[in-house]
Parts: sequence; structure tokens; C-alpha cells
Amino acid sequence: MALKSTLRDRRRLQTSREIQRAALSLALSQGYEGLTTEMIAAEAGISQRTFFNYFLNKEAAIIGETVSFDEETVAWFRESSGPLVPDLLQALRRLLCSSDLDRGMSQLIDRLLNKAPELVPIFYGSLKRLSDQLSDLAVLRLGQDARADADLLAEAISHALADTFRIWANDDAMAPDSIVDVTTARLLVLRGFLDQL
Amino acid sequence: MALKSTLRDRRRLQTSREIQRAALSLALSQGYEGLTTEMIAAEAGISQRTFFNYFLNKEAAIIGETVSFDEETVAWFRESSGPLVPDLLQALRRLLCSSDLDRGMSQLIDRLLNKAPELVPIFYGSLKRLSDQLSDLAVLRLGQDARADADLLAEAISHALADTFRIWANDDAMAPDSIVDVTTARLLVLRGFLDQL
DNA sequence: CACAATAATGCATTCTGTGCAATATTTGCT
DNA sequence: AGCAAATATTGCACAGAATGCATTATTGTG
Repeated sequence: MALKSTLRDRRRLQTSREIQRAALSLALSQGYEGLTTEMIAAEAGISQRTFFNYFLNKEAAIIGETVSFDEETVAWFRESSGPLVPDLLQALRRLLCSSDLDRGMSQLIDRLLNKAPELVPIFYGSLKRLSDQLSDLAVLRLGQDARADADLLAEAISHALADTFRIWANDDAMAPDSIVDVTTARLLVLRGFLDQL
Repeated sequence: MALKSTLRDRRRLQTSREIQRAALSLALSQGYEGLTTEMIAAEAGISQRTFFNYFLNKEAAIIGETVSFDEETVAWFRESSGPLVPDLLQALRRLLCSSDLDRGMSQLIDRLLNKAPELVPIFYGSLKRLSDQLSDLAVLRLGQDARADADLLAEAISHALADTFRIWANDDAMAPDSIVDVTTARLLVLRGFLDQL
């Protein structure tokens, strides 16, 4: 029964994206304040009840589906003998490569965050999930004892990445491939600060 | 009219703490799932309506009041000519000194976060507010152009601090004064990772 | 085509959160 | 103390969020 009906899955993903698109465009045009789940459902052409079948809550619809590392990447990372941090960045490269990035959607999100700053914490909550995955990867190589250190590193990397994402969303000339490069540059800036200690 | 009725203010702070205590203890004993604002209000001896006069929402009651840098510290920081990062840590030292830390409450929070991990994002949202304040401080010295860099640095520092807080909450032998010292040590660990780049 | 699995929907219900008006309490002042 | 203004608490009504459950529609399979 595993890996069957991909047609259904594609429809599901499509509907999910349509709901997110509806939520973002309504939030941008009418304001997030006063945006109701009924409005989103109507705009997406579904019932309110179906909206809640796709997303746990209104905020999740704004954020959209979450990405995660595939098994091959995890396996590769575990076996690799290179230095930890570059390997984590390489894993991110693979992740961004597999998940097809939608610059238009990212732009909408960025504009919404500027217009409705109260949503920023929601996105940081979502970013935390990526950070947790990075931390899990790091722990594969450092051992559970280093969980706190892994968390700290993963937070820094994921925030640098989020930073870079905003840059990428607003720069049509920037290639997706260079995202992790810019993220690395951001991390070097951070290291520069920490050299003051 | 400024700086008047401190009696009223103290009562207000006391009620606020009592509500948070009620929320935390109920969440720990009965579980956060199924905890209603009416239950919290009843436990705290106030009406549900009054609960919402103190906190914008249920989650805010769990987190409690937010701290912020006082004007003297901001002024000191702006004028100081020392290196940026140590000065930021010094500002944190002053902040922790002025806000009287309640280890018992911190312990309750830490236990609740272990029991109900779905609340972790809430706390990261709250941590973000501290991070924003740190970033504002840094921008005073770096200029608005360096906002992105300041954000990155502030995130790293605030996460290292949050880390340290959990350690402090569970170690009765650890003095509040040493919190920032341990935070600095955490930041050095992070720098060690970044040296791999 | 028929049947099983899955998805969409309507409906009732509980809880969150807000606005507003009424009531109670506190504070400053004489 | 006693009065008036400011502030806090409360009850009530209401709109929206989110869930459970039963029903209906759609879709994939043999």
C-alpha cells in the first residue's frame, strides 16, 4: 500500500498550495486582521471544514507545508567524514534542491511579514522545525551528549538561512543555488562578531 | 502623572504573577491539553474577563510578563566605547540584575516545556522579543544598515542565554550572576563550530 | 460496473477573544 | 474622613477558531 496513488497526493498538494495562495493574497489585500478561515475557504473554493482537514489552524495555512530532509541525505550525512558544519550546509543544499522553491510565494510571504509583523513569531516557530532537523543531523555525528551544542549551532544556521531566503525572494537575479553560499557568508559575519570574545 | 501609584502597579504585577502561577500549575497537573481560560481564572480567583485584561491570550499567561532594558542601560550602552559583543553581554547582566529572577517559576516553565513540547514555539516567540531588543541595542552602535547583521548576532546571543536559563533553573547551586558567564561560554562553543568554515 | 478507500461537507458544540456597559475599588485632594 | 475622578473588575453578548461525528461525494482497483 506504500507509494501508491500519487495522483491523489498531487491533487492534495495542489489544493494545499491553493489554500495557502488564497490565505496569503487575502491577507495582503484585506489585511491579516479580520481575515477569517471562511474567507480563505471561499477564496480557495472549498468548505471551511475542508480547510481544517488540510491545516491544523489558520496560521499553518499562511506558512504552508513543511520541508524535511530525505532519507538519502540523512544517510549521506551520517556516513560522511568531512567537517560537521560544511556537511550540514551541504545537506541544506540538497534540501533546497529537492524542494522546488517558489520565489513568487516567498515574495508574498516576505511582503506579508513586513505588513503584519505580528506574524513573524509564527514563522520563527516554523523555522524552529527546520532547526530541529538540523540539530538531529548534527547529533548523529556528535552524539546525544552534545544536543545543547547542536541546538545552538542549528539555530544559528537556520537563522542565517532565513535571512538569505528573504534576500533571495526579493532578488530575481539571484540563483537558488547560491542561497547556501550567501548563508555561509552570513555565518562568517556572525563568527566575526564572536571573535570579540 | 508619571511614576505615580506604585501600589496599584504592585498589585497588578502580583495578580499577573498569580495568574501565571495558576496557569503553570494547572498545565503541569492536568495537562495543557484541555486547560481552559476559565479554569485558570477560577484558580487565580478572578473572572475570565479579567484574565483577558491581563493577558492577550492563554499562551501569554504561560510565558508571563516580558522584561525590557531600562533607559539607563540603553544610555550606558549607547555611550560605551568598548567592543560591541561584550557590551551587549554587560547589558544583559544589568537586565538580569534588575528583573528579580524567580528560579521556582523558571523550573515550572522548564518542566512544562518538557511535558508539553508543543509550547516550545510559544517560548521562542517570546525569546524573539528579547532578541529584538538586543538587536535594537546593537543597531545603536552599528547603524541601521547593519540591521541584518545585528539580528543574526542577537539571535545567537539570545538562544545561548535561553540555553543557560534552563541550566540555571535546574541547578540550585548556580548563582544568577554567573548566568551571563555561562552564556559567554556557550557562544564560544558556537564560535568553535563556525571556525570550521 | 461495482466496491472499497479516501476526501469533502454540514452540523452541533466547545473554547478563545473582544466590545461594551455596569459596577466596584482605589487614589488624590480638601 | 469624605468626595470626585481615575482605574479595575465583572457580566453579557457575540464572532470566530477548531473539533467530533455522521453523511455524502469522488476516486482508484479489480
